[in-house]
Amino acid sequence: MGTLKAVRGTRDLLPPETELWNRVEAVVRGVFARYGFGEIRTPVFEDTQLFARGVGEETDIVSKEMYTWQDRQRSESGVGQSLTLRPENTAGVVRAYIEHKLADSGMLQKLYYIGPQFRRERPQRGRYRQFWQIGAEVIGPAWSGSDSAIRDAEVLEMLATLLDELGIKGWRLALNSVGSSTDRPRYVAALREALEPVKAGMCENCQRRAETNPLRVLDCKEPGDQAVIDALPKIAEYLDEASREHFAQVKAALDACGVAYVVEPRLVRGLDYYTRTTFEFTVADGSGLGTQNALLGGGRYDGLSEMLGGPKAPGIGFAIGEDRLILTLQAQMALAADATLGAKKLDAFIAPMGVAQNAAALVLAKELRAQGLTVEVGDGTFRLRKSFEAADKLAHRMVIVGEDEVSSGILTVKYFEAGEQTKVPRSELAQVLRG
RNA sequence: GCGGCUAUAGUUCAGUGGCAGAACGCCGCUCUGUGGCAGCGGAUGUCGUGGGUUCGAAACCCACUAGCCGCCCCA
Repeated sequence: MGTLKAVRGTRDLLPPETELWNRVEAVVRGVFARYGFGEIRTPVFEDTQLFARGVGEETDIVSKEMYTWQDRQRSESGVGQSLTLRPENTAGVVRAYIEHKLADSGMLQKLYYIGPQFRRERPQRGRYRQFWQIGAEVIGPAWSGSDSAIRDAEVLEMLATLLDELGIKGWRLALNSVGSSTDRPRYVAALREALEPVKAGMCENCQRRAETNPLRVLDCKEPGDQAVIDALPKIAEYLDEASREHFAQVKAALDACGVAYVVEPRLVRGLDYYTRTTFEFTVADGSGLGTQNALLGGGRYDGLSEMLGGPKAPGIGFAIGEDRLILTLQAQMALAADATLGAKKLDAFIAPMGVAQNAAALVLAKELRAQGLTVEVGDGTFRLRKSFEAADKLAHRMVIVGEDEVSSGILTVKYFEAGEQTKVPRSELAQVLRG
């Protein structure tokens, strides 16, 4: 073993890429604020039970992708608590909602988060073991209107606006309803029954899915299986009247807002807590994501709070894969030959001539920075030539601080773009550099 | 977790068994307080790691690690 490296599936984010991350997050926070969301920050690790109960024991996430360990034993209880790095953030948000009795306000809660999540999957482009999600949840007691279709439509309209403001091109919204918490098991049972006589003729994957997770069969892309899949029962036929009406209202509101969507009866989502509306935003091939083309996903979870021992509190939420969002932006920027990926140039580079001028140069830098200018300082041991070379890469202008300048208070400013040079009194320097 | 491809300089890559290479970038000099251009010069390095085959391995073999692609699943 030689030098230490970031562990598999994790990565460092360095400048100037982090600047893009910050820009994205600034846009996100702005949009969320306009829609009335406030930020929540929950712990990165939680009691393992939270995810087992919330996300679902049988899901891939819980059954094989969690980073779980036993905490150090406490003196009296004997066994340490089982803890898990959060694989997603909705369960944590709902846990906090219950714990802090937010339902008692009677108000709709609109909460958003930005933070790392952890899943032990095979890493791939756009899929990391520590990855970042930007998510939001709308949750509240039923009388707050949290189960209304207007909330679903509002969230989807916000996402469309957000992607547009971020400059994501070619996104596509896929929409479906998986029915209420009673519709869904009925449908799964019907699927299982319908698959029993025909599954032998399907691909290997589907034969396995027919046993483990019949809903997944609907996702199969194997051409030979499509005829069989088309003949399977449709989820829409298993929705009760209320769910059907709810879905119709969501679609009508989206139509009214001019948000384009495609109803995909086959869109099923992996987490157990989803009810009624489920959705996914994807980008076209060639947007830098390969087959990991889902930018964000989400849905309604009317029973989650109760599953976690809380009050009845319907909700809807989503999670954006921030890594994938950035990857897409980078690919689309490169495609558009957008040259703004590089670091921004500073307002000024200050070049002390000789070590004796170092302190004076640093004082000048301090003054300029205090006035909001971005400034870098050289070193007096540099020859002037070297200062110029460094300055030209970093900044738009260079300020020379030599003996003459310090004693006279008149500084020499070089403008790289114009190739011109002027003398500026120290009192006017900040103003000149700002221009 | 399964399958495939890949790993050489800071970067992008060439190098099919015989001295470790190119381009870009970097550093120095031409040029002592005036950059970009140009000329000349220099350093690029555990050839991913460990083992094996061979007189000799960056190259062939094995294992491991990591990345990418596909599957699974998902953000």
